[in-house]
Order: sequence, then C-alpha cells, then structure tokens
Amino acid sequence: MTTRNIDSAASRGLEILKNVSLFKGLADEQLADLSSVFRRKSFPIGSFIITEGSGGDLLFVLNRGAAKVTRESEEGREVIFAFLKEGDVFGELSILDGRERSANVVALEETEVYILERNEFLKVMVRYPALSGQLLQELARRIRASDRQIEYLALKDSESRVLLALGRLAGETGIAETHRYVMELKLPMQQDLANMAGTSRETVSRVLKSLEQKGMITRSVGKVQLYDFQDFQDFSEHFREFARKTRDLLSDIIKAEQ
Amino acid sequence: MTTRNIDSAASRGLEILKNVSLFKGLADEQLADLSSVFRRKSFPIGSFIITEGSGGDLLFVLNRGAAKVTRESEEGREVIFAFLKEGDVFGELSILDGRERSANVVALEETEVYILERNEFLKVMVRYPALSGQLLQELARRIRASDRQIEYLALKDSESRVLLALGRLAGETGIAETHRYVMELKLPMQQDLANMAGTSRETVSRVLKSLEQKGMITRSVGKVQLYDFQDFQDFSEHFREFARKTRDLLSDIIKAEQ
DNA sequence: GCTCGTATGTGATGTGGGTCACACCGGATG
DNA sequence: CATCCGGTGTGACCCACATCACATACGAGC
Repeated sequence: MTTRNIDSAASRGLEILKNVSLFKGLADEQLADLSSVFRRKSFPIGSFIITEGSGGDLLFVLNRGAAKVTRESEEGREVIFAFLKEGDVFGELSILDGRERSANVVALEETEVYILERNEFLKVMVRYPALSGQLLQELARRIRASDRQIEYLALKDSESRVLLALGRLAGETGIAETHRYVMELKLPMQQDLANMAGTSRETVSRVLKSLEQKGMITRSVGKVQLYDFQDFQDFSEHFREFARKTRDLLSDIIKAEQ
Repeated sequence: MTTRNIDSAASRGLEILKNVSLFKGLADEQLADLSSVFRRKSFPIGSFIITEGSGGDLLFVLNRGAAKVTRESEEGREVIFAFLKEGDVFGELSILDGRERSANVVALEETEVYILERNEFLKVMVRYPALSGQLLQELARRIRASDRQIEYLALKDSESRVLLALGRLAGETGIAETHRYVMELKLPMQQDLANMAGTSRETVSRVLKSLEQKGMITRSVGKVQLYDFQDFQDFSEHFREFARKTRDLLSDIIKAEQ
C-alpha cells in the first residue's frame, strides 16, 4: 500500500463515488478526501463478501459487478432480500448497531468493492453531516421496501408476489430502461425469482407463463418486459427531487442558525 | 395555544422525552428546548393516528397509551408491522423521504402523542447531530426486524411464525419481565397474533395449544409465558451498551477534529 | 456434430393451512 | 338472572402450492 497506490485509487474512486447516492451532496474535494480512506478489494463470482453471523465493522460500496443479499435456512432454502449493483452501499447495519451481520452478500459476478472501516466512516459522518441525512433516506427507502414485501408475503398470492419481485428487480437492478410503463430487465434465473417471492421455482415458471398469456409481460431470450406496474416507476425521480429540496431546506436552517 | 400551555407542556414533556430512546444522548437543557416545540394531541381508542396513503410531515412520540402499525388489503385482511408503546417514535419515514404514509397507526387505548413538524424536527437534527445517530440506530433495528419477518414468512411454517410474533411482542411491548429465559406478556387477541404472523386466527388457536402441550409456553387468564426464546432477550442491553460506546467514540472524534 | 450440465416446462400427487360452521365460555349490560 | 357479544376451541372441507418426477431446450466445451 504505497502512496502511489492510494493516490491512484483516489483518483479512480472519485468518479465512482460521485455516482453513489449515499455521497450525493458532498462537494468534490470532500469526495476526494473520502476516497483516500477507502480500500479496494475483489471477489470472484460466487464468493461471500459478507457472511451471516460474522461480526463486522466494515462498510462496502459496490464498485463493479453485482451481488445478492440472502439468508439461508438450515434446510438450505434461501431468501433473497435484495440485489446490489454498482454504486450500492451495504454493510451499514452492523456499522450502526454493532450487531453481527444479519445476511450473506454473495458476488454474482466478478465484483470489486470499496471498503471503509467503521471508525473512518464515523469520522466522515461527523465531518460531513449531510452524509447521515443521505443514509437516513436510504434506510427509510429500505424499510418501505421491506414492509411492502412483508405485506405481500402475508396477504397476497404467489402471482402477486412474483409481480412484486419483478417490479423490485426493475427498480433495484436499474437494468430497467424506463420506457413509459414498460420496464425491461435481464431475466434472472427462475430460482432467484422464487427466492425473492417466497415461492417455488415451479410456481414461478407457471406464473410467468400465465402472466405472459394475460399480456402483463413478454419474454424474450434473456429478458422480461414488464408492463403497467405502478409502484417503482417514478420513485427515483421523486426521491431525487425530494432529497434536493431537503438539502436546500437544511442549508437554509443552518444559515439561519448562524 | 397560550404561552402558559406551552410552558406546562414543556415541563410535563421533559420527563417523558427523557425516556424516549431517540433522545438519549441529549442534555437536559436540550430536551427542555425540544419539548417546547412539541404539540400534544389525544386520540380515542380505535381511532387512526396516521392513515395509509395520506401525505404527512409530522413526527410522533407516543406519550401515553398504545397503538398498532398496520396495513390493510382491499379484501379487508390486515398485517401488523409493529406495536407501539410509551416512548416509541413513529412517522419518521415520511419525514425522511417525503413519500406518503405507508401504513396506518391505530390507537389501541386512549392514546396521547407529542407531535413535531418536519421543519422543526430538521432544525433540531441540525442543532443536535447526536439525534441523527440515534435515529440511524433505530432504523437499523427496524430493518433487522423486518428482514427477520420476511425470512420467516418466506421459509418457516405457521408455528415458527407465531413463535416469532410472540417473541417480538415480548420485545416490543416491553411488558416483558425478563426473568431468565421466561418472558411474560399480556395476551393479545389471537386475531392480532394471526395478523402479525401472516396466518389465520384459527391456526393461531391450534398452534398455541400445541405449543402449550410441548411445554414451550404456558397460558393463564390474560397472559402468556414464553420460554427459551433466543432472539430478543438481551437485545436491548446489548443495544444500549453499544450505543453508549458509539457516543463516546463520536465525542472523541469530534474532540480530535477540533 | 455429440455430450453434459444447467435452466426450464408441466403433469401427478400430497398437504399445510385457509375457510366455513358451529359450540363454548366469560364478562358486560339490561 | 337472562341476554348479548367478543373472544376462543375444534371439526370438516377444500384449495393453492410445494414437492416429486420427468421431459425438453439451450448453450458450452470437446
């Protein structure tokens, strides 16, 4: 870890950090500052970046690749909580509450992450209070997503749950190209969809067929087009807009305080 | 709203605010300061303090009474996300991300709340950064709870889910008297347990009976004793301890910065 | 091309638990 | 004390889905 390495990581990292929503609202020099304290690490496909039950005080930013957040039951069945793509932050929970890691994070491709130690992260938070605001918004978003999933698991049938999973994929993986009410996404394996929807692979297969017959989706080789789903489409625009307003409001308040 | 009203609310509120975990870490004069900007409001039993789908920029602290956080499907079935007791804070999500309220909060008894406007809350956050740290921890706790519930709904049978619901009740309602591995709690109606566990009232009835036969619980008139459940027992101690350490660490960092 | 492994479609069968129906019980209220 | 009413127990029935067991289809590598 020579100075040169750090410098080059810093300059390369700067661009990526700019696209991390958690770091929106930080000025360029603050970002540069930040990127100097990150380590970089690569994980081969299929490897565990985080394993459930371990203690951990590291924060991760996914730089390149993709990953899934899972838990497994003793019998080997798996739940998928989320997919992670470039720019996503993970591992914050243990940083915040000090408990052990509550889920696995598994690399789905060759994946590179930036790693920040808890102490460093806290330092940065103290220095740049805007950061905790961003983090609060991110956690709020996740709670809403979780609550919706709970609702669907408790109340809805497997077709609705698969639809929800498709919608979340469109939103989370961002592979979606927003084309009115149509979203396009790489078809994940049916088993993954099943693990997101809390159902079996066979049921997913049947549901997809039925959705296609109803005209709610179309499928081509590696893709699914998903029509007319309400929940996720304009979420990100709304979110960005609101976040901007909040920043403005906060800076007004800060000015008024002085 | 005369000055006198505010003053008396402030002095009365001080004691309560001290017991709100969100406000741990604030000094007495800061709390006094804070309590002066709260409004007070009462809700009769059964009334909606928050309704799903409404817009909202109010933050609530439950002062006296109890409430449940729910969503309802069109067919009238209900999921219960959480129970709220004295000192619990709710309504933060909309404050943070500006989206509409994602759930109902229904008073289970005559319930009194303190209400804070979004702008006031943000002002307080800016003034006392410790507050956002507390809020982050609180949200982290909720995400973990939600994820566990998702896992159970997706993977476990109704018996496990009812056990989880009982455990959460013991943790959340705090009526629990920690007596080794035994927790005691007021028996909620079976329908509520069912709505927490994502199952039917009849199934809850059958499961409780079977748990009793297995010796995992005992029931008396209005109570359930719950033996040997691992997850929630020492959580709060751990949490408090960690939160204290974090505060110390943060104040060290702040000192070092200066 | 053939072969093997992995993803997928689809029928047959079994079952957990939802739903319905009703009985019981205990505490309010007249 | 009778009546009502909310919560509870419990059997009978049924259905959405899991499970099992294949068949098919699609590369990727030799």
